[in-house]
Amino acid sequence: MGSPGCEHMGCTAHLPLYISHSQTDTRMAWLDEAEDIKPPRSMLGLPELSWPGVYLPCYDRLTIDENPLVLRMTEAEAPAAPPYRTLELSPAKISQAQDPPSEMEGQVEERCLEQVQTMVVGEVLKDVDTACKLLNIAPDPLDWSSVHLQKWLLWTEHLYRLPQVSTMFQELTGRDLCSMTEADFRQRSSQFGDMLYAHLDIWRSAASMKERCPPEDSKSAADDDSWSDEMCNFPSQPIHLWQFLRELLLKPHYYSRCIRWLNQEKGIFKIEDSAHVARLWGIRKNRPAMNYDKLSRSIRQYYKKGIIRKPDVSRRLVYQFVNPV
DNA sequence: TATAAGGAAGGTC
DNA sequence: GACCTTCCTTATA
Repeated sequence: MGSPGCEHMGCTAHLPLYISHSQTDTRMAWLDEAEDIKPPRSMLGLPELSWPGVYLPCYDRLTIDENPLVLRMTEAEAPAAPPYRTLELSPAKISQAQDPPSEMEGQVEERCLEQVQTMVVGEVLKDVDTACKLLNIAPDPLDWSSVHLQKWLLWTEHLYRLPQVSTMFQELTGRDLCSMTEADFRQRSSQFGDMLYAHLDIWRSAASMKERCPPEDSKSAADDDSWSDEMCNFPSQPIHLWQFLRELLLKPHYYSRCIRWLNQEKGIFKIEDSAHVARLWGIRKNRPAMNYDKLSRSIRQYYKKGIIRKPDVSRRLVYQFVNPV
């Protein structure tokens, strides 16, 4: 996984980037050089905060030095009309912005681009999978009940540190939401409507891609740990708190601001934002009154069971999995 | 004041 | 019965 430390290493300004499929004209993902992938908050009139957005771990591995293509993608166009800049993932379009490459260079670029596209799509699908597991909801928004939709909205609020937006979409099902236009979203939330619309669009695209992909592909794209596999087979099974915590830990680009590994080999982790983690757990379990006091009590129940313990050197908010993976 | 530890009772599956 | 959730008291940093 990528290092969230980049944001502390003086990475300079970066251009958020959407990737869209020419076939569907659907915004697929945000690429963001320095930290996580995020829509341009400044364009939404927001202060610059950490914004997890859609995490594309592949991007961490694609440094500009190693991948001139990525450099060209990030610099391809000046930001277009707000709120989002979109970019067709079409080799032809990329080429237009450059000096005409040789035929060989063009083929190499095309292959690189296909690889990037495959990785991006795979990572988006994985992240949607993870969120589905954490929330216990279906991947396709069309299948969401109003309860599912509220969970998704609450989760999105906390993930992106938005003010309350879920109240503006009460009594709606996923199908209702999908039938709404971007203007409808903006009408309900002038500040965050388009951001939510784009986020929902990603989920819908992921769902339609899942339908098209054979199961083998989906399987290969899934996390390779046993619990994830188990949850894919039995998505409606109740989740245990330790599983939930581990899943958060395995997605550092989304959740490292609230929980992170101190020593993954030893299974030692630290809860950085106790209230946030408790809130996420509360959303997952439909327990609005969940707080860290209660969550920590549940963690302490694991002491006797030998699942979690305090590390040898006890520190506040630091715990250790007895059997790290 | 926040966190840690653990007892006790109750709810849900 | 397992697995929390809720409430509580006491201790500690």
